[in-house]
Amino acid sequence: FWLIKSEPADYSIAALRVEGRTVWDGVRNPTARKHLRAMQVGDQCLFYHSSCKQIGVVGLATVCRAHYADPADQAWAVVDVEYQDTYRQIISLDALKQHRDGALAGMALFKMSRLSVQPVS
DNA sequence: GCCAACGTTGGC
DNA sequence: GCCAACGTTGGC
Repeated sequence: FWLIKSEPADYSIAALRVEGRTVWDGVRNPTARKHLRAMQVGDQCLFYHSSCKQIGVVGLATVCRAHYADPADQAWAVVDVEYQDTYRQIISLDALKQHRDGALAGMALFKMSRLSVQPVS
């Protein structure tokens, strides 16, 4: 599993639902790029809304095309993701934090909060 | 190679 | 709007 972040004002799970699939572009962080390059077709991605009123995991997407060079800048990578599901209730950051010292100890979201593409075990 | 300055992310 | 975290830049 992976966790991919987006500001819903920029691109939301609702937008992905309408589009069906999209190019996950604009990632400009070397660590995030490393994760994009490790993604395999079929991998599941928790879709996370950041910088908004309801922060948290709002749904699920899957990788439908493995990484390739970002057409806008060859130095960076993109993948294509496909809409899977919108959760009836979001898994809020607050709820996730309740397991910070338990089941979710070591989750990248807590250690590297700014990382926009991260692995989830 | 170090580190100060600065920019961005993202929660609050 | 503030600020902590952290990545990048550039002088030395």
